Amino acid sequence: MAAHPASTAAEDYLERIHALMETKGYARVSDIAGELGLRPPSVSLMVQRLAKLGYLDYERYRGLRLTEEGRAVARRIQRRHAILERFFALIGVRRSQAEKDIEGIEHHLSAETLGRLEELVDRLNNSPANPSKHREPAALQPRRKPAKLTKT
Amino acid sequence: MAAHPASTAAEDYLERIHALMETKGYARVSDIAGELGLRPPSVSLMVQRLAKLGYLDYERYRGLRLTEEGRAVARRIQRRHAILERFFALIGVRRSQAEKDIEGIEHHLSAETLGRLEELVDRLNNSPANPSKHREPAALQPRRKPAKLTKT
DNA sequence: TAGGAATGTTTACCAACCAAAACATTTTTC
DNA sequence: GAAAAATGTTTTGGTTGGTAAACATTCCTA
Repeated sequence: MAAHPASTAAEDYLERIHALMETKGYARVSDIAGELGLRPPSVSLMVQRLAKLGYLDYERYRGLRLTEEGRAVARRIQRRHAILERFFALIGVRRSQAEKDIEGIEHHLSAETLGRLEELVDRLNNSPANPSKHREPAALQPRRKPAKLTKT
Repeated sequence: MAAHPASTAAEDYLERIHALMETKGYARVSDIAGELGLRPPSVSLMVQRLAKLGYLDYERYRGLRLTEEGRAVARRIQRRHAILERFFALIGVRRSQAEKDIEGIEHHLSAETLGRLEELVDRLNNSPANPSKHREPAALQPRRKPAKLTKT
């Protein structure tokens, strides 16, 4: 049970590291820095902190890898992110703006709220009450999997 | 368009100060500290920072008052907050939890997203988009008379 | 394989915010 | 109109998380 949610910054790192691992198979310090718009020294320090917290295995100069716990946390974060993406698409926020907003809020939403959001998305997607006066239908959005979001 | 606010912390201060002004007619350092769960020294420093930024008039030991710009920013913040409260209530998040979540996310939502949220709330509520404003009666006089700023 | 290029790390520092303790001022009370 | 109480401010210091510059290591290539 990953009791430690870590800071919002730490969550950003874990999220990106996990994404990099999935798409490229590895995550170098400079990759992470590039993704987050930060400088290598910042990443180096945070990586060491995350290692100390048990979220990843780290060897000086040699790279890093998420631990099982780190992966679990990252998956939870990405699930959250996916719910928010679906919600923002549903209500018609432009994708570029949605990304910015989501980045800001994703670390501050409780499980309860996320559950309600998910219900809402599902409900509105299954009802024709979706007004088509707005562009950006949800169908345009995901290059991601439509997300069934099974537990764990 | 005032060159947008300051930090998220600054927005919290402005929001509470404005609310105190409305309900009590004044906002002392200790009042603000109490509302925000902070200590007076923190408030004292931030108040000076906000004064320097032009959001309020401040006189050492004598009190503070929002400037027109400060009031404008605070109103925007509170309107945001109100939209979020209605939205969270609508989707069924318990009020206590909603407050916590809103506190976390309110500083990170764009005008676009807030507009969409407002539309959604109105649509699902099947009610017009104008909240009837009624002011709370100010009561609870302070044991200490609130200092007045020397003119403007 | 030597040495420069690329990458990673350490060091030293900065900025925002918060708080405890010490100090200052104002208000209240006797 | 003191003295005491309440309130406000400054000083000092901690935490987090960022950067530039200097340093270290690894990679790569001539």
